[in-house]
Amino acid sequence: MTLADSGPRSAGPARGRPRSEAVEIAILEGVMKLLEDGVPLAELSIERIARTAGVGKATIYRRWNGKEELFVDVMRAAEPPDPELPGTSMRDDLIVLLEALRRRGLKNRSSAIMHNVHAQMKSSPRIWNAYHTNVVNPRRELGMEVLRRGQRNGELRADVDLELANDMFTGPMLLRAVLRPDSELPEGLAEQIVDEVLAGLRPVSSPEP
Amino acid sequence: MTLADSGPRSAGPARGRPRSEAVEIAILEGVMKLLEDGVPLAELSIERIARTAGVGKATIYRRWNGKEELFVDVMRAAEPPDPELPGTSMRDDLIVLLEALRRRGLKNRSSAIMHNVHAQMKSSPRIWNAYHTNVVNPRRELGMEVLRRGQRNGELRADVDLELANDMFTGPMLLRAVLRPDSELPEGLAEQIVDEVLAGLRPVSSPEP
Amino acid sequence: MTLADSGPRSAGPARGRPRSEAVEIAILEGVMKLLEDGVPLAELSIERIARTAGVGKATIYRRWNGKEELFVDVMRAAEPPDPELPGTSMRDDLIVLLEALRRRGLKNRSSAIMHNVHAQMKSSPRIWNAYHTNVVNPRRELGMEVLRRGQRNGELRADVDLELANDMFTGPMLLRAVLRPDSELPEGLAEQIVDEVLAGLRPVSSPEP
Amino acid sequence: MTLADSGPRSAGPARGRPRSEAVEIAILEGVMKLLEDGVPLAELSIERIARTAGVGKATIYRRWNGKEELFVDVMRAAEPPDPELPGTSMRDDLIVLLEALRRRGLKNRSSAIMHNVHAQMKSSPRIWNAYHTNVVNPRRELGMEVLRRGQRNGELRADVDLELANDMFTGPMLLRAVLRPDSELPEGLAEQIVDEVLAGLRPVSSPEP
DNA sequence: GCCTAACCGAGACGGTACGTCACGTCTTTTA
DNA sequence: TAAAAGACGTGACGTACCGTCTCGGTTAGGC
Repeated sequence: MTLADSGPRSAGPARGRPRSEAVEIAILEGVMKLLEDGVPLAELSIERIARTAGVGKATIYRRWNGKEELFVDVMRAAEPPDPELPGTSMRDDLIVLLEALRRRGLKNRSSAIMHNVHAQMKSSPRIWNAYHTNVVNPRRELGMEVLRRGQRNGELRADVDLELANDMFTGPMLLRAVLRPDSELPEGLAEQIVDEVLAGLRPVSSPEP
Repeated sequence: MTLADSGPRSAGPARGRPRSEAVEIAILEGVMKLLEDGVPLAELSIERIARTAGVGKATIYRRWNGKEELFVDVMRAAEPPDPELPGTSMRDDLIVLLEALRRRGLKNRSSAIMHNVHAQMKSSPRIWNAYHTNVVNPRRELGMEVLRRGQRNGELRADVDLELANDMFTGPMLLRAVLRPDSELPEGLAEQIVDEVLAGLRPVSSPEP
Repeated sequence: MTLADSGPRSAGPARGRPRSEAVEIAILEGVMKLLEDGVPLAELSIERIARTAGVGKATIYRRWNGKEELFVDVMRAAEPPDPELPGTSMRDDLIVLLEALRRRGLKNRSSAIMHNVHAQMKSSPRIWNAYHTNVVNPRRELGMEVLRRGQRNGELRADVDLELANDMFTGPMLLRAVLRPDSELPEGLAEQIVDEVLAGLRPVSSPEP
Repeated sequence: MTLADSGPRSAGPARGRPRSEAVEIAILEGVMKLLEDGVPLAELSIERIARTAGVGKATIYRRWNGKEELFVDVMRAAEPPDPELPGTSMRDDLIVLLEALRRRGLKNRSSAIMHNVHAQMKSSPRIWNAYHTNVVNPRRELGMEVLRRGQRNGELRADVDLELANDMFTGPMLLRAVLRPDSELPEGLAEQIVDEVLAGLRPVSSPEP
């Protein structure tokens, strides 16, 4: 399921030549390839994308309304799958989530894309919203669920603001990954953050049963 | 002290007509005005900036090598002055710092600029660096100094990683201000974050005398 | 048949949207209009031509490589049709040809263009050549043919250098038309020149056998 | 005596630092050098001329009102001296004059300049006039004088229009020199033209008493 | 031996035009 | 009807000159 769609697709049993799905993939893959090849985002024109994918410009505009909309789908395609949660404890789950975040911040496919496409999308509030609805929030909900479970289990104080707590875990990691991309992001960082933050959020006594 | 340069200024006692400082101000003010007027960043062409400031394009290029370099100086000019620290305690200082951060996230002059110019600058690593060196890091050092003082005073555990601690305070606030600009950012947020985070970083016993 | 080209037109059966012929005409007419309106040639920028013709700059550059190339086609379009030769005698034909030349020198559409565009084109040897190949030489060949016929008929001495003879007829007229445009160019000038020059070129006695 | 002059030189006995004559020469020589070096006329900007001559732009504008005015003086400076007339007969004098014209058409200093600067000047009627008044007409008067003398001596029919006769001699030569610069311009051309034209202009019988 | 006005070089200034590139739309042919 | 190709009007890019305007620094008289 993509954002892709601007078509006539009014009703009825689909008249005329159907849209080639292969073309869709060629376009998304083309963008990825360019980004991986180190092409600066500023040089990623629709014209160049079309050339790379061997596709007419109109074919792109038939599917997306502009660069930003296209990028939302690129981001989603580049998004790594949700990490498998062990479920042994809230702490373990949080570490796995933050570890996934840390790995995204390293110099890899997602990172190359994220560090800039992400930025680009902010220019349009409409797109920024679509990106959040389709990519950011689902991922965020995962963390919220973990925290809710932890609160029910007594691993978290009952009076903790879960939204804030979530930001306290992810904030420091994102700060390094996004704003200071050249920073180290060492292997133990996820565990370190979880423990440091958890220290203040645990119930005053008898944390684990 | 600006980034503005690019000049031939090889050496000697300044030959030729000196650059007008008034022009410099007119350009920076022009960009601010456009941003405040709600002009989308994508429509902020050099050509339009020049028109607004009543200035030739070459006059802009004489000072900055491109839009991004110009934006670094715009950001610096828009940056609010460093907040006055009360110095009564680390907690009070941190609250003041975070409160300043919160206020920047609201819909104001700085914010309108920050939310987008900031994004734009990421497209060039060179510029991103200049921005950090000139704007981000000095501000960040302020927080680090507060934490160092707190650690010496015993308000912070001796074994705390100060860099990480700093991220734990600012990360959650920035996460809301930058990535979720439509979020609430309520008045007590700074205090709430400082207390929540501090809870885990304070020495085990007898924090305050 | 125009110079207009520069296109990609590598081979095959014409792919993509074909170039609009109407646009081509609009551009050439636009230049003419501006020149007739008395716009100094120095102010005939491509930008202004495009504005006048209601056309994008790129559309002009797609067809011509620059102002000079465009002007070659303007000159050809402004060129009056070859005059009808009576064929009754070499003298009569020459008078008609020179009369056509004289009329071009007067303040009319062709003239306004010629007096300056002509000059402009000299700046590029490449263009100057194209102009000669496409405009000047065909017209010149007409005169040469008349002289050749006259020589065969005995209206011209057999030992006359025809190239030189041609220059002897057209030279004086052009000298006035091009180099002294404010000169009179009176009505009988063509006949006067032909007779004066012919006086020295006719066979000594018994013109026709 | 130059055109050079736009100065304040309002009245009085010349106050302030007088204009350096060396600078004037440096500028004219600079233009010549550039033209001889094959710099296309279109690339002869005031800026470049100033750079070449090691002179400020204002120093040029203080003397001439623009490129065209400057070029009038360049043309005059490049003009070869009037040829020495033998005075033995009108025919001999004419041959010397036309021979001078022919030599100017060859690839030499004057020619390189003439072929283009000449063209450039046509764009401004004001300059074209100055050029004619200062350069062309004096030279032309020389020929007229020769013809007048010839007519008095009986070497020319009494009813010949001298203006037209002059054009009949110079027209063919200029046509080749200016409009067909790549043409041969062989050594005997001057004599050939004079004799061919003179054939029709001589008195019917008994040319010399 | 100053004073002062005009010169000089350099180069900034507000403009205009250059020739290129990308935008998003349109018009072709071919499938 | 989709698709590739590419022309179209629009407008920004960064550069080069235009002719004017400061700058600091000469360079001559006239006092």
